[in-house]
Amino acid sequence: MDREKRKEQILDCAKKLFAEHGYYQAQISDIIRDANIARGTFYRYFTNKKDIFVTLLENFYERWVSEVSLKRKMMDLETIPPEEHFRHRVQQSLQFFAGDPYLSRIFLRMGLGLPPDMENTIKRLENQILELIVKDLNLGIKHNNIPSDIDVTVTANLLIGATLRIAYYYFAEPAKQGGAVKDVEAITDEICRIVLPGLFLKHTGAK
Amino acid sequence: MDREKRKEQILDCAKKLFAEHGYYQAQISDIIRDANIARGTFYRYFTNKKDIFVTLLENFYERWVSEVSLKRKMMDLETIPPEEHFRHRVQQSLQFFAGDPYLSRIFLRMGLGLPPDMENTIKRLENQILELIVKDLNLGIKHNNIPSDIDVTVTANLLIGATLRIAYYYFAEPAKQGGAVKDVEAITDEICRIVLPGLFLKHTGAK
Amino acid sequence: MDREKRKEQILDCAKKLFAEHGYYQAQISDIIRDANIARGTFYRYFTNKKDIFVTLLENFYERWVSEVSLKRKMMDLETIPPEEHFRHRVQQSLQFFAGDPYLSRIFLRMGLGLPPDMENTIKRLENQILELIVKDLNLGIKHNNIPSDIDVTVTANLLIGATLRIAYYYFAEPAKQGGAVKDVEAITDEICRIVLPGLFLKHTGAK
Amino acid sequence: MDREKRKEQILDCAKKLFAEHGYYQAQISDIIRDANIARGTFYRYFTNKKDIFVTLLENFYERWVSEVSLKRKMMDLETIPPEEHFRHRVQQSLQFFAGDPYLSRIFLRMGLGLPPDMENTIKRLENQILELIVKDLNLGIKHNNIPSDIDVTVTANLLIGATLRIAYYYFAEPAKQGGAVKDVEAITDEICRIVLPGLFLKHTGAK
DNA sequence: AATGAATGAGCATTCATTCAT
DNA sequence: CATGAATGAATGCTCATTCAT
Repeated sequence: MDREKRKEQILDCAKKLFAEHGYYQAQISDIIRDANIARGTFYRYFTNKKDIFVTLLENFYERWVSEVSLKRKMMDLETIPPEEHFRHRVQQSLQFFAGDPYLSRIFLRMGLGLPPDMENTIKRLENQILELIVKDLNLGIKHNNIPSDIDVTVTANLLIGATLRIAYYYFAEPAKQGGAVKDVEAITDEICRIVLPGLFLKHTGAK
Repeated sequence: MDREKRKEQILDCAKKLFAEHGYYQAQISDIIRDANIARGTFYRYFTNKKDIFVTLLENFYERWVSEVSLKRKMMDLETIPPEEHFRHRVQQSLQFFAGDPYLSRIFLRMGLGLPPDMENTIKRLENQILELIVKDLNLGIKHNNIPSDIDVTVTANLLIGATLRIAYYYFAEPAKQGGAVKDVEAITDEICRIVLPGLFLKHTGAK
Repeated sequence: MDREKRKEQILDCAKKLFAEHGYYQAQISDIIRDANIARGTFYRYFTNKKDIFVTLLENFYERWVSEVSLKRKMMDLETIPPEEHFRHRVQQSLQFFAGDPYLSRIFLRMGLGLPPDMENTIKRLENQILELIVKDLNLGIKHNNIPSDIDVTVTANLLIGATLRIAYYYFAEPAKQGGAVKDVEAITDEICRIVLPGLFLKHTGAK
Repeated sequence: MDREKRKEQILDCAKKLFAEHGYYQAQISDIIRDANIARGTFYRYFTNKKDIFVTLLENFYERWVSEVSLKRKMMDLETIPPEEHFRHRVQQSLQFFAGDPYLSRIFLRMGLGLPPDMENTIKRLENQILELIVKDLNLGIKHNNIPSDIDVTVTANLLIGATLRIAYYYFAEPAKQGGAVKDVEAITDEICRIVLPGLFLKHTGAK
């Protein structure tokens, strides 16, 4: 268990450094300095640089799956109004990114030219996010809440792009320009206000 | 003029490689191999690696200014309906990114940890895009087309995030998953369909 | 302590190479080959090429201060005849250069165009040597052993030039032309023979 | 003849640059920039970098032969008192170096590690100077003006070292510390004052 | 387990020289 | 003769990884 703790500590230092300097510019030397361990010790916990980066990404991925993806399934579409359902998801996503700004930064500003493993992990997460939203949209269509002739892929990308961008802008940038960090709640409201009218069909009183 | 041509050729090769492998992984050796020039020749045209990358970025920046930013000002808000105005801008932006997939890829997947000059160039372009949209939104509010209580910064980021993401997804990814490359026109319609209703006030018949 | 030993060994190899080929022509590749270490190992001990060269120079400088400059102060001008005093200094200087021919060679044939740090270290040593001699001459003048109307700067330069040249000729040149390496003692005698009569006032019997 | 002029001009620029930055740090690029000629033009006048440097050195060498070495032979040892003879030589040498500070600087601060040709040219000049002085000293001994038991090589090196050092100090250093540039005449007097008494035998009244 | 000295492939950059125009 | 674009061998330095202690 002590070993696990140490590993966590190294991961934390690495996360911070990767978030600040990116994969190539964050060096093993920096990590072991910040983690206060010897060079060789690092390699007792991670096989190589790629490994620690992928570990970080996988953690992020798993957390996303459990905190956003799985939770969403639990929500009962039957009882909750669809707009409220949508709202919850946006809020959950923003909350997730706000919860770990360093990892968000790493994920949201992933550069080109990373080793294939990493690219794959990222692609995997991105695709899963995309698919989840597409599934949601299709569900909305099936339930007659969303018009059946929208392009779900474009729409899903629109929603993802908007959400990630806002998450990056408000939670992952080091020096925030707009003064105080915005409230997740308030941002969620704003997003819904713009997107909901075009996305959901108006429910006429009598159903 | 011949010199200009050669420089262009080197830039083209570099662009492709940066788009594929990113800044750090695209090596001078690759560039000179692809451009079929000697090592020293490269340094006759660019002072260093950073220089060629920044040049690429600046080109992109200038083209954006002239092709999107400037053109937008010319549109007459008085005669064109505001929704149509918005539609044009989205279309222009998508068209711009579609026009140079390589550069778009470089720009849209810019990694962390780049030399400060580059970060600045990127930040500059991003901020200018943001400001332009904010200005547009404020104009819409002033003209009573957009509700005055929206958060313009959140909304602008939403629009940028959505547009860039879609541009990246459809035009800058090397292996397209969804089959044929989508039509700019069609995507524009889709975006407008989702966003317009929530963004613009309904004009009641009697004005 | 082992680390110190290794550093010393690298310095020794570098000294030899710098003495033979000068700063620019002695390459890191040569040093690591002669020192039988890997490229990276060199940079564990010295931050760069300049560093190892300056280290060599500083060593030389410090040794000169302790072996020649400080020792000289200890000599009692009251009890020792001034000519004898002068003789000691010449001998000490020659001994110093003879003691480390490689470093002497580096120091005595320092080329133009070296990085400023090095130039400064050299200038510092040269000036200190000059000042020490000027001080000595002034002391001789005060004690009425040296005529008060000599130009101390010209004289000091004359003595330095003569000494360094002879040191270089007899101790620092790789292929000795004149057969056997001369004895420090004998050379000292010769120098004194030429210079003393013109430098020191004749002490008439009754003082 | 125009060609000769152009060559001279290039040599002048190169001389200045070599004097300032040394052989390795003075680049062809600098020379052609200062000489205001094209890259290729340089190579029409000199086969390579070494060539122009050696040319400079050879010029210096030849000038020394004609201005110092040859002139000295013409002086009649029979009619001129030996001390006066010595004085002339010192003055001539100083004058020579004072006459071309740039070249003096190049010659007097020649670094280690130069291509063999150059080393040879330098050695040749140095040896010739040495030999000339040795010959002079031997002549003095033969004429009974100089004690026969001095070590001519040590003495010659002493004289050369002293003279070159003073020449460098007063004429070849860019920023002179001691205020105004000293007069050749005055320096000569000073040197003679120190060295003559020990070098020359006292001529007793009756010869 | 922990350490940190040693490693060496790899990279950006320089600069004297060539040669087609 | 003059030009200057092109060349590429050579060099200093970096940094992820290994391994003996």
